[in-house]
Amino acid sequence: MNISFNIDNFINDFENNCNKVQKKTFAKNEVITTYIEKRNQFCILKSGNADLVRYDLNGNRTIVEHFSANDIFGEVFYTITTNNELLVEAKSKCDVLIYIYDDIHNKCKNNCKFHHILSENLPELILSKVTQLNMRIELLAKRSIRDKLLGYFNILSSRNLTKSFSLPFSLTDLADYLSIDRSAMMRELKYLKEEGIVKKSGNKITLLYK
Amino acid sequence: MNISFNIDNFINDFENNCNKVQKKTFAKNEVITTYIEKRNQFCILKSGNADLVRYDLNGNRTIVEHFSANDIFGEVFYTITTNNELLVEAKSKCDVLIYIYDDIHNKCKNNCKFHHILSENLPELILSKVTQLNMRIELLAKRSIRDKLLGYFNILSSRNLTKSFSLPFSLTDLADYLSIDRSAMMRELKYLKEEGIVKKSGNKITLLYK
DNA sequence: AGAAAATTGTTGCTTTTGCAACAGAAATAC
DNA sequence: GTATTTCTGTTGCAAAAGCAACAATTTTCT
Repeated sequence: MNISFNIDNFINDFENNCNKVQKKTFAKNEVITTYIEKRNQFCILKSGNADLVRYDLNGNRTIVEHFSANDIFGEVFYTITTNNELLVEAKSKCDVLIYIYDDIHNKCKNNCKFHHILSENLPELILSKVTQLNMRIELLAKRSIRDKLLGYFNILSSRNLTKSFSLPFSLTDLADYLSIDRSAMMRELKYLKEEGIVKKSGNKITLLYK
Repeated sequence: MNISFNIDNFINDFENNCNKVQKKTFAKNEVITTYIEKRNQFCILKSGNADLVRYDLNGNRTIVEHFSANDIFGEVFYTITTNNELLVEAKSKCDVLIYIYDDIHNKCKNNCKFHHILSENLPELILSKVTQLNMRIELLAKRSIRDKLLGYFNILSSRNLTKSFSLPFSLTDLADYLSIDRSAMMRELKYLKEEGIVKKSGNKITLLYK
C-alpha cells in the first residue's frame, strides 16, 4: 500500500512546519497504537515493519494486516470497532507519522507543503488501502490451506517480479496471517515440497511450477 | 456502506446537468459490470440489491460483497486484478450511477452540485468502504463455521438494533458469502438451533443468547 | 559464551468440514 | 395452473484441518 507521492521529499518541510503531525519512534515489540479509543488516528509508517493483530475470545491470534514502509493504518479505518482487541505491534524499530484524521482536511497553520499534498492525495491513498484489503479478502476466502499458501506466495512472487522471495514474517506468524493452524500449515508445506511445487530454505520460498 | 449525504436531494440536479455520470437500470440476474477491463468505473447503487461474485479455478463461487441502496462498487477498488472472474450481478432490479473515477476529480462542464458534493465527500465514501471490508476480513478470518455464522448474525443484529432480522440472501448464497460448504453450514445451523442459541423460520433469524 | 526464549519441524489422534447424493418444499417460468 | 428450476434440509462417508505434545534448531538476551 505505497502512497503515491514520496514522503521523503517533504520530510524536512513538515518536520519544521506542520503543526498537525506527530512523529514518533517505536522499538521492536512496542505497541504503536490500539484500536479501541476513538481518536480517529491516521498513521503513516515511515520505516520499519508492524502488524495489526487481533486477539479473539477463543485465544486465537490473527495478523489482520502486515505493514512496511509507507503503508497507512489507524483506527480511522475501523469506524465500527468490534469487541475484540486490535493492536498495532512494531516488528522492528518503527518511525511513524501520526495525524488526527480531521486535521488532514483542515489546512495547518503554516500551510505546509507536506500537509497540502497529503490532503490532495488522500482519496488515492485510501483507495490503495481498499485494493490491499480486497487482496486480503481473496486470500482468506480460499477454501484450503494449500490454496491460501499458494495464493499468498503468488502475491509475494508478483510483487517481487520473481519466483523467489523471502517471507516477511516467521512461519508462526504466517499461520496467524492466513488464519490457519500452524502445524497443519507445516504439514501442507511439507506436501508442497514433496510434490515439487515449491522449494523452501529458511524463510526463502521458490515457486517451481510453470 | 451508506454515503453520508443524501443523493436523492440531488437527483434532479445531476440528471439535468451532470455530463459525467451515466444512469443505468438493470433487471434481476443481469450482470451490472465485470472487473476485468480497466475502465476505472466507480458506481453507486441507487436502488436494488447486487452481489460482487468471484468464480475461482476450482469452480467455487464466492460472494465477495453484497450491495444494497447507496453502496459503492466498481473496478477502481480492484486496481490489482487477479486472474479470477469478478462480476457484479443484480439480485433485483437495480438503478446504478456510473462514473469514470478520474471524472469525479475534474469539475463537470456544468459544475453541478451533485458532482461537487460527491467529489468533496469522496474520502469519507471510500473510508466507509474500508470499514466495510475490515468487517468482511474479520468474518472470513474466523476459524469455524459456527463462529462465521454467529459473527455474521451479530453484524446483522447490531445493524438492525434487534435480535431478530432477515438474511439478505438465500442460505445457498450465505454459504458462498462465508466461503464454506452449504451442507456443512446447514448442519451447523441445525446444531445452533438444537442448542437453543438461535431460532430460525424461513430466512428470519433470532438470536436467543444474552 | 551460555542460558533462556522463540521458532521450526514432526506426528498420532480427534474433530470438523467438505463432498455427493437425494428428497421435499418453494419459487419461478411458461 | 402446471412444469421446471432453484432452494432447503438431511445423511454417510472421506478428506482436511485442528489439537497436543515434544524434540531439534535458531534467535535473542545478558
